[in-house]
Order: sequence, then C-alpha cells, then structure tokens
Amino acid sequence: MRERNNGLMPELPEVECVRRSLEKGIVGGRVLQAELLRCDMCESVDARGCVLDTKSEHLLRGGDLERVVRHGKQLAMVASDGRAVCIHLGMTGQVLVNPAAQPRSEGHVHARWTVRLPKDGRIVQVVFRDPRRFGGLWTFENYEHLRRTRWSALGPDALTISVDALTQGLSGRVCAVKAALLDQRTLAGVGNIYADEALFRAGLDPRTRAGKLDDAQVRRLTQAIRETLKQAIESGGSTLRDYRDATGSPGAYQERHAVYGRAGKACTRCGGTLLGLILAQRSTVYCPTCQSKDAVHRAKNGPRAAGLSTF
DNA sequence: AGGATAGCCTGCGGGC
DNA sequence: TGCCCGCAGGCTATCC
Repeated sequence: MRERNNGLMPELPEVECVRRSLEKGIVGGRVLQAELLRCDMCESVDARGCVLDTKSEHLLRGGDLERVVRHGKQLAMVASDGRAVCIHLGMTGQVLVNPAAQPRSEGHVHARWTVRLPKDGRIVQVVFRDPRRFGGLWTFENYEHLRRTRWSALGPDALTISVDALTQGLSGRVCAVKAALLDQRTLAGVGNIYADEALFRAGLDPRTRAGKLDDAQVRRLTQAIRETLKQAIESGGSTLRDYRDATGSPGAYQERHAVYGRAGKACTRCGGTLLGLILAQRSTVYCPTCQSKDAVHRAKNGPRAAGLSTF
C-alpha cells in the first residue's frame, strides 16, 4: 500500500488535546476583539433558533473565557455570561494560540480573537483556520442552548461511554459495527482511525452486524474504545501530516497505530498480513486472524485492489 | 433502516 | 519540470 499519510483527521483524542491546550492557554482571559473573516464559516442563532448575521458579540467579544468544553469531536468556548462558540474542526480545522509563532499557520484563517490573559495581562491572538472548510463555527446565546440543540443530536461521548449505552446504541442495528461506530448519533468522537484501532483491540471483525454482538463482545468493544482513546490522548493524539494542538505540538500516537494505514503489513499481534477493504465508504484495515469472522456482515466490496491487501 | 452516491474542499503525491 | 488526476475524510442530502 502506498504511504500517503493524509490529512489532519482530528477525532476525539486530537480535539481533546486542542481543548486542553486552550484551557491552559486562554481560559480566564478577556476577549478584547473577535472577527469573522469568512461569514459562511459561522452560523449564529438566537434563543429561538433563528439565524442571525454573526456579530463580534456572538463570537464572545467583551466576554471572559470561563471554560472550553468538548463533546465528541466538537469544542465550545464558553464565556462567563453563558455565551458559547461551538467549533467543529472537520477534517483540517485548527485552533491556534499565537499562530505567528507557528509554522504553516497562515492562510485559510476564518476567525480571529484577541485575548488578554489574566495573569500577566499579555495579549494573544487565537485563530480558527481550516483549509478544506469542512469545519465551522456556531454561536449560541448560551451554552445550554448549544447542548439542547446541536449537541443533542450526538450520542454519548466515546471517551466515557458505558457498556449499557453502547449496548443500547448497537442493538437492533443491521449495519456493520464499524459503520455504527462512525455514526456520531451512536456515540460521539470516533472516526475512521480509532474505529479501526478499537475494533482490532476488541478482536472484532469490522463487518460484523452491530446488533449481533453478544454481551461479552460489546463489553470488550466498550473497553477497547475507551482505552484506545485514552492512550491516544496521553500520546497527544495522532499526527498524520500536520495536526497540531493549539500551541503547535504534534501528537505521537500514529507510531502506535496497530492497523490504520497498515494494510499489507504484518499484524503486530499474530504476524499475519493485515487486509484492507472499503466499508461504509471508508478505507478499513483489519487482521483476518485476530478479528474473528463470527456473524460477518458480508460487504459487497471485498478486499479492494490486490496491492492494498497484500504484498 | 441503511446503502450508495454525490457534494463540499484543498493539498499532496504518483504517473506521464 | 510541470500538469492532471486520484485520493484522503466529517458530514449532509438525496435517492433507492
């Protein structure tokens, strides 16, 4: 398989690392200025949900940053008066503090904040940039409104999902378990990388019908999802090409990927050859030996090109 | 209900 | 050297 190392792909661990670096860097600060450079990258709604023209007040101008929260792959900066800006990084989004000090931080900047820090009164720039523009900003009069509307469509956060919640999310589903994990309504935060990694860790074939997993398998999968995400956060996330947290630090978890991006290579557990296929329109890698073939949902797309599955 | 497909978008690398 | 094209993917919309 070709080595491509594409994209930023912020999933839950990368977004959590951004959240933590923002929390450390700007929480407690006062937003002196806020500007939107591309109006189609931001949607603002009032308390009734009516769409408004985004003003700098919607982007927290004049507010004190009280916290930065995360649900799944989405972030929110919340001011002490309740105003909130939801940030979705999509594929290539970044939130950077002091971007001038960081390489490749120019261009595609869609919003910019000037923040005065509480301790020393230092003034920092915070930018949201997103070359591919799959991400965006959404502003709310208060954080509860964000939770009740936009975030209510998301399932439980994957980092802390319980066995019961995952059981409920998967029961009755006839789609492949990997497709269910990618569905943010089932659980929020898992994308293509960590879906493959968690399924490998749980020893489950990604094509297994979601609703056919038994209790022990769902328990294993729950544990695998939580552990995989936790370890990835501890490694600072996965940097495939240029993911960085808000301070510019890359992650290291890509070095620990067992399956993602490794089709045709040796399984780290059994030494057999990892296979690649397309499932739910996503490239998928798994070990045919370690990930049992019980209750397989036969995908119409078998292993893809020969070069992808073997050497 | 879920699959398939297209669309949004840019950067990169392979191939010619 | 340089151009074209395929591909990467989070999410939505639409049709089947």
